[in-house]
Amino acid sequence: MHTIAQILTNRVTIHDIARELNLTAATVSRALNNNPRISTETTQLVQDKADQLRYRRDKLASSLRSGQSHTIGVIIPSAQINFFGSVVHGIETTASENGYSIILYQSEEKTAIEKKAIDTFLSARVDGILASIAKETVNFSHYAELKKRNVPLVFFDRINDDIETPSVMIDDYKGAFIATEHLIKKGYKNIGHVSGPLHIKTFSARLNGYKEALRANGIDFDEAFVYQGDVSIESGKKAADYYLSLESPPDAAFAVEDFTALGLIKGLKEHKIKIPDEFGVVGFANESFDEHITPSLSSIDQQTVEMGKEAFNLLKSLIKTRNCNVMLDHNHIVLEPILLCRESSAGKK
Amino acid sequence: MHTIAQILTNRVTIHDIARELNLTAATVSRALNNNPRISTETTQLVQDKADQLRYRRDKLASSLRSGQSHTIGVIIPSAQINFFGSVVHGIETTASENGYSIILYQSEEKTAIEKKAIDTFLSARVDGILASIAKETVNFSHYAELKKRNVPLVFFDRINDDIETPSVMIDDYKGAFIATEHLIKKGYKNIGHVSGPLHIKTFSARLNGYKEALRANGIDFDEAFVYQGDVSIESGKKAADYYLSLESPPDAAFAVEDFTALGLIKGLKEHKIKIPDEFGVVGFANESFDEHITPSLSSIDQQTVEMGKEAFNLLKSLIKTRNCNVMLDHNHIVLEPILLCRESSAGKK
DNA sequence: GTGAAAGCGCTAACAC
DNA sequence: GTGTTAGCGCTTTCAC
Repeated sequence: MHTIAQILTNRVTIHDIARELNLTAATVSRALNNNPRISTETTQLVQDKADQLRYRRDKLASSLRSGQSHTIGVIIPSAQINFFGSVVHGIETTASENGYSIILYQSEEKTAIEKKAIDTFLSARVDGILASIAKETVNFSHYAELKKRNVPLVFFDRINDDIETPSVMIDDYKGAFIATEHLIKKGYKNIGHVSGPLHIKTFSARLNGYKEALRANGIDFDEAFVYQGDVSIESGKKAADYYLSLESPPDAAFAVEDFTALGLIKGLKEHKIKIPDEFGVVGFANESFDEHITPSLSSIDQQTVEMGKEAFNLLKSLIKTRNCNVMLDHNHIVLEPILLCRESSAGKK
Repeated sequence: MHTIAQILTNRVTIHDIARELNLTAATVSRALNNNPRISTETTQLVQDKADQLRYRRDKLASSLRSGQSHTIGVIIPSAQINFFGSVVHGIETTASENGYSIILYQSEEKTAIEKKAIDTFLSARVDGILASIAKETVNFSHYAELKKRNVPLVFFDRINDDIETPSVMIDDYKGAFIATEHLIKKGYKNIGHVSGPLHIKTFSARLNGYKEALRANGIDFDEAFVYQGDVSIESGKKAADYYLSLESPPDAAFAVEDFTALGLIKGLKEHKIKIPDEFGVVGFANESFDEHITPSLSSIDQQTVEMGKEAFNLLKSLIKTRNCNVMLDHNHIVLEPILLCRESSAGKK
C-alpha cells in the first residue's frame, strides 16, 4: 500500500483514491463534493480513503476547472494602521467562516500599487474584491475596469461615487451628531468643533452633524467656534490656543478625530484648563490610546470589525448573484456609530 | 475574433494572442516569460499584443502547470493586534516587492483554526508558510507535517524549539538588559522588575536580561524588587502598591511590557509619586499609546516591520533552496531591540 | 450511480 | 527560434 513517507512526499490525487477503490476519478470527485448522484456507500468509502491517504483537494486545479477560486482580494492602505487591521480582522474572520481565503494587498496610499493589486487579483482569478481607496487616487479607471469585467467589487470606508458599486461605511454625520448632542446633554453650553479638511467628505459630514445637533437642540451656530484644523495632534493644540484666545471661549468641543482631540486635551492642559470640569472633549475613531490617556477620551466607535463583516457579506451576495443581473448595484450599507463615554466628557462642575 | 465564451468571461488567453500573430501558444508563453530563445522582435510583438488585448496571465493555470504558486501563507493570531498588523505590513510589502502574494489567516489563538489554515495553504499550494504560533497550541504535529512534506516554514515572534525550522524573533534578553541599564545610567539606584508568567520564554528571558544588567553594573539582585505580574494594566497597578508598601521601595522599574508599565504609572500617580522625578519606568513593546500618555512611556521597540521583512526573506531563500538540501534548518534571526527614551525615564531629580 | 472523454490555461520536454 | 505534444489535477458534460 502506502508508506507514511510516500503519503507525505508525493501529492495524493483523486486518481490515487480512484485506483485504490476501483473507481474513476470522476466518481471520486463527485463523492468528495457530496454529489447526491453518488451512492452513500461510495461517498463514504471515498471520503474515508481520502482521509486515510491524507488527500487534499488541489485548489488550483479545482478553481481552474470550475472557474470559482473561493478567494477574494482585499486592498487596504496599510496593515499598520489600526483601523484597517481591525477591518481586516472582520473580513478574514467572516471570509474564513464562509470558506473563502483572502489575498491581502497594501496600497500605501499609492494609485500605482492599487493598480498592481488589481492586476494581481485578476491574475489570481479572485471571485471578488474588497477595497478601501488610496488617498492618492483621483482617477478611478482601474476600478471602472473591474465593473466592466463584471468582477464583484465592494468599497469599504473610503468610497467613491463615480464608481457604482456596493459599499460599507460609517455614518459620519450621525456620529458627529451623537457626539455633539452628548456634550450638550452633559451640560456644556458653548460647544466648538475642531474640523478637518472640508473637501474630504468624511470631515464635511462631521461638521454638518455637529451643526445639526446644535440646531436640533436650539443652540445657535457660531462660526467662531469652528476651528479649521488638519487632522493632527498639532492642530488640536492650536485649536486650544485659539479657543482660549476668544473673549468668550467654548466650554466643550467635538474634535473631528482622536488625534485632534488628543492635541486639544494637551493644549488645554497646558493652559491649566480642567477636563472635564471646565471643558468637555469628544473625539472620533476610538483609537487605542483613548482609554489610556488622562483623562480618558470619549469617542465615537467606527465599528471596524462589523464593517469588515458587512463588506464581506455584501461581496458574497454579489458573487452569488453575479450573472443574475440582480440590481444590487446601489446597495450602500451605513453603519451606526457608537458613543463611548469616558472621562473627557463627564460633565461640568 | 473573440469567442462567445471569452466575451462572457472577459478573459484573453495566450491562444488569442497566438492566433492574432500567427504563432503558437507555446511561443507566446515563452515570449511573455522573456525566454531568451525567442527572438527580440517576436517577444516585443507578443508583449505589445498582450498589452493591447489587456491580457493577464492566469495564475491558476500557470501555477498548476509550473508547480510554483508565488503565493505564501501567513498565520497570525489576529490582525486586530497592533503588533501583528505591523509585522504583516512588513511581510506584505516585502513579498509584493518580490512578486509574491500573501494569503492571510488568523488563528484567534486556536489550534483548530491553525490547522485549518495549514490545510487551506496546502490546498492552495502555497510556496511556503510564515507563522506565529497560537497561544493554545501545545501539540505541534501540524507544523511537523509541513516539515515532512518539505513545505518551507518560518516562524516569527512566537517560535517553538520542537520544530526545527528557521525563525525570526526579537532579542528579549537584550531588550531587557538595555532597558534596565538605561534606568541605571539615568541615575536610578534601586531598580525593580514587574514580571510576566515565567513559563513563557519571552518573559523569563526578560527577567534574565534585567538580572544580568544589574550584575554587569555591580548592583545586587534583590528578590523583593521583582513583582510577579500577569501582563495587564491591573498587575502594573498592584506592583505600584506592592513597591510602595516596602520599607525601602525601588526608585525605578522595568516593566515586562507596556500595559504593565501603564498600570504601574497609573498606580504610582495614585500614590502621588512623581514620574520620572521620583520613579523611573521603562516598558517593552512600543505600543501606540506610549507617546500619548502622561508622562510618555519609554519602551523597547520590537522591530515589527523589520521582523516581517526578515521573515519573508528567510522564507524566500528556503523556497529557492528547497531541493538543494542546503542546511538552512538552523537559521535563527534575532533582531536587535531598540530603546526609545521618552519622559518616563528621564532621570531623577 | 458510475464511466468516458474533454478540457480549464498554461508550461515544458522534445522535436527540427 | 518556433512548433508539436502532452499533461498539471480537477470538474463536467454526456453517455448508459
